[in-house]
Amino acid sequence: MARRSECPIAYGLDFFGDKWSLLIVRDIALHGKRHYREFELAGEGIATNILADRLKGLVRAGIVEKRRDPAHGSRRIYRLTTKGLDLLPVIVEIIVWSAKYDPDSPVSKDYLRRASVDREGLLEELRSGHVAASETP
Amino acid sequence: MARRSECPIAYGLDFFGDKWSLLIVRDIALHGKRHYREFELAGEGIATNILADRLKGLVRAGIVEKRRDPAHGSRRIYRLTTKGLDLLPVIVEIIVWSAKYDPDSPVSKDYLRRASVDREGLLEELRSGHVAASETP
DNA sequence: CGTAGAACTTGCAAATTGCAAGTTGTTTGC
DNA sequence: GCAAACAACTTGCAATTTGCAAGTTCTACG
Repeated sequence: MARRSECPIAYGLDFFGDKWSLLIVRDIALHGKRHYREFELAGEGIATNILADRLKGLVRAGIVEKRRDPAHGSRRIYRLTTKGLDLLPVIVEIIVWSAKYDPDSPVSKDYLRRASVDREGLLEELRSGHVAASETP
Repeated sequence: MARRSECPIAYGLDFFGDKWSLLIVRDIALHGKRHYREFELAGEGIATNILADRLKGLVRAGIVEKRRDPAHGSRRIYRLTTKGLDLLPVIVEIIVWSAKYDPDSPVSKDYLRRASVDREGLLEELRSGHVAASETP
């Protein structure tokens, strides 16, 4: 897929500008999910072929890493790379925006306060424990 | 369109989770564009029916406001509402991410430094002069 | 060896996208 | 004041993408 322009926003959207990719990143980063099955069962009900396609795209983009589960050979483990973890600021800002405008938002006031007052601390906490195996020193 | 889940990220993506909507917001917020024609001619070459559809969606979502141009009655002016301007943090984070990972990124080091060191100042500057007419006091 | 679970793949209908051409409303030029 | 020119869309249709349901493959596990 050739890129559409030089624009950095278009560059990003070419990777995750759809309704599903960032939800997969969310599942890994925020909900600790790692297996195909867990993504399938996530609240939004993604179709299995779309899930496979998006995972393939995220892996190709270097945002997600796929490995064999050492314990169960038939399972695969999906993890965020550093490039994927670096999407956390984007995700947090989407959360902040939605919390402000969604009348039924489930996001707590405390979370929002922290996102504005202790942004770096929040991000650091979200990042912790999420380095992909291939990138560990 | 019924929402997919309670998740704030899914909520946001339901409005701008596609390849074009945020580029329109970018054109207005970062490039000072206001007319249909200007969006059409933007670097990425959006199809005119898709542009009309996305504009309609953004207006319906309350992110963009559409008015008649007082000077030229055949023209319309599109502007960001506060809700749309509040997407700037999301956009800036996408820029920061892309700048880090796009080998051909056109984003300057200075811009990146400012985004991390003087985030609020940068956002305030981007916001200035962009309040939609219907929202001016 | 046979059954089960996990991770996909495939087939096909439905929806969305993209291209090209046409339509409507307004303004400008003579 | 009438015709040509803009600007902002709309429409028709082919191509791509999505979504659903039903398979297939590949390791376990008993």
